[in-house]
Amino acid sequence: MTARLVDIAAQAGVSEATVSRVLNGKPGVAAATREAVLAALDVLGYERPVRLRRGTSAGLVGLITPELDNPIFPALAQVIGQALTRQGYTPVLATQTPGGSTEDELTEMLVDRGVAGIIFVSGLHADTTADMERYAALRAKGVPHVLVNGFSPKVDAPFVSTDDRAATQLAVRHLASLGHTRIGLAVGPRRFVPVVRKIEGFRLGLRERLGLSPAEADELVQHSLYTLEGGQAAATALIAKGCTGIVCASDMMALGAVRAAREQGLDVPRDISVVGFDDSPLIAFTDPPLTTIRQPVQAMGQATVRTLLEEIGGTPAPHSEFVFLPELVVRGSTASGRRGGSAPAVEPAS
Amino acid sequence: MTARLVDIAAQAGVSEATVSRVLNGKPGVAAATREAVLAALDVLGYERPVRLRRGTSAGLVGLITPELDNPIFPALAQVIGQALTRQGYTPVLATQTPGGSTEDELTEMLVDRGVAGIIFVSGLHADTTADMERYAALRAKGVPHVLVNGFSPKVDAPFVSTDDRAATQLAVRHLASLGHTRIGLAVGPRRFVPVVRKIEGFRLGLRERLGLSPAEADELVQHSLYTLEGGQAAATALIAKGCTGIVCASDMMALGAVRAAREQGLDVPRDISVVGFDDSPLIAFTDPPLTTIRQPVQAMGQATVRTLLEEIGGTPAPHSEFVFLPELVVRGSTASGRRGGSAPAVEPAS
DNA sequence: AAACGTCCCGAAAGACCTTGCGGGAAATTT
DNA sequence: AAATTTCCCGCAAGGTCTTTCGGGACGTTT
Repeated sequence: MTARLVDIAAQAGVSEATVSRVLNGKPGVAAATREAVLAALDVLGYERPVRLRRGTSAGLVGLITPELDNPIFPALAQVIGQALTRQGYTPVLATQTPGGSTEDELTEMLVDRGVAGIIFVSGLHADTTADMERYAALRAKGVPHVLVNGFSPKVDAPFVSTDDRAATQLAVRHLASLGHTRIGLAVGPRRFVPVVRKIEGFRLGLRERLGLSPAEADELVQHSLYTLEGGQAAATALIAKGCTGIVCASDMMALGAVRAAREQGLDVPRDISVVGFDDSPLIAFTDPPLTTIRQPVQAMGQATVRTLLEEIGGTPAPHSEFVFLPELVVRGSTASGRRGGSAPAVEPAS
Repeated sequence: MTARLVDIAAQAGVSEATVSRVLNGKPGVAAATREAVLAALDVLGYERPVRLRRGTSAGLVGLITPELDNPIFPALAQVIGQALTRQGYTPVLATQTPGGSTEDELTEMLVDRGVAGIIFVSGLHADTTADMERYAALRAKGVPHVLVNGFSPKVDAPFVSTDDRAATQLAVRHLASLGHTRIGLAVGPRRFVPVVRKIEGFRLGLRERLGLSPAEADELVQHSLYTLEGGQAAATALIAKGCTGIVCASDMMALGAVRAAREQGLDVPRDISVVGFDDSPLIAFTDPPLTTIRQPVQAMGQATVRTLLEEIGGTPAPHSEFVFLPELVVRGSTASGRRGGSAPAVEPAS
């Protein structure tokens, strides 16, 4: 038994017409009367129609991320959420879960719920083996979207990314300047765009500083998972190959690398230098404080929102990739490498 | 120019009445006809009412958290999200933003979007000064909800909380066993339920181990913000009062406390022992590795989801508070306190 | 094969909301 | 203080959606 306009009118002591005007935000109602009607509304528990709310919230924007375990994702979500809120939009975060919601399901759900736009962070657009038709379909449905940290020429949408090539190049240069001559790269599966880009930057750096060929560089690339354990495994392999400097594709992996080194009785940074990627929150407080490549999260988040809003507003910027330059943050996990280039004499712990 | 029922009826080749029935999920429409109407709906861009969303997922569940900066919230969100996914529900995370979305706005948005239930984490139910009517209203609307880490006897809903009393008591016992005789507590604003509970546990611990009166204990409580900077400020004050052991209400605050100690040239744990709260991810990797009180996030998340599902399913458990016992995780930020109880002789760094 | 029942859908009436118009009160001007 | 203007609000005539009712199509039973 839902309340009707008549009931509200009676409660507020006005006519039906006035109530209707208030509910639709029409002019011609005195502020006091409007207040009275709104009060009566709440008294009777009347559900305000969406139109009335349009003033307060311009709409919903979906944000799809792969997980929340890596602190970079909550950090980005926070920045993007704040930027959206400032523009009057309400952010809704949907996280993929292994064995559960896929990106497509979440997208469909958000579209069904009438979102004004969607932001994909490290989604299937970053997977070179994925079908990019889904984004074309989304576009056909008229749902604006922006893709973060990934790229595919097949997709007609704006991209926002960190310059992964520059990132690894920066890391390699840093380690080389410290005297490291054997530098390894620990990254995720090869099918991801940021991974191949990081490898490119890695090759560039090794060629530039150590004169290694791409093939020689590839010997020093270890693929693994983006997790702590993944970093640990990759680092163990790289250390076995004699690396004294390890560049990791995420801070989580870097922590895993530190653990791997310690497990073998090696000290970071004395014996092994580790460079992370992301500069996640809290990462400055680790032991040792992690040297890492900072993604400009703030700038990227704001650019993403601005771009999406332009898409929504119908004044789309050119659909290119906005590339953000990362920054090397030197802290305590990197130090002078042993000269001479020989692998440290270690007997594995276990 | 919004599409009318007539238009849709024309597009679908049926009568207005049938369209109305479809839109309201009324019976008496053949499946094929229903499909046709829905198709016509999409063609004309008519926004479907939430009620008849495509039913691949059992439904949406909203999750409202205050922020994402403190890693405990993403961690909880991850656990709850996974548990929901396993049950066929889709989690949607909505985060409050300062100056933006309030809890009420987010709640309303989620209800409008037709969520099957809502989980509030550290929301207004934890604020003793907040009006609890909102939860009664939600209940009246038939939206099941579960409230995490907070409590109010005025609210008729299930609660899931960490035992804050036990937590601080545990921390105080630990520090006292290490020989600390001057122990401080750094917590958030007094109006929050977990804060008053932590203070109660703190008093209990100080009375039990050091024979202090509640009034004496209150002297050693410092209110601040839940952030790193808040912890730093509170710890600075507590150190000035001669405390050698500091119990913090979050890991972020504990990191702030460590920073405060170092700023004054003190070493953690040699001069000052710090105990955190949450056992957030990554916190084991800090320098020093933080001794902390672990919230049983996994168990709480699962219990929360189970309880919510029972509410949704119509077989509500008794609306009491499910209290989870926290666990002391001893790592490297606590050590023997100096005997004698005198404040350390320090000259402040700056 | 006829009779019956069930299911679906449209016509039309009714319920509900919106809006153009005019009256009247308060504020402002003369 | 009267005249004028402005602003609000209710009346009532629309417009839009919902629901009741009856008829027709199809399948089932006898």
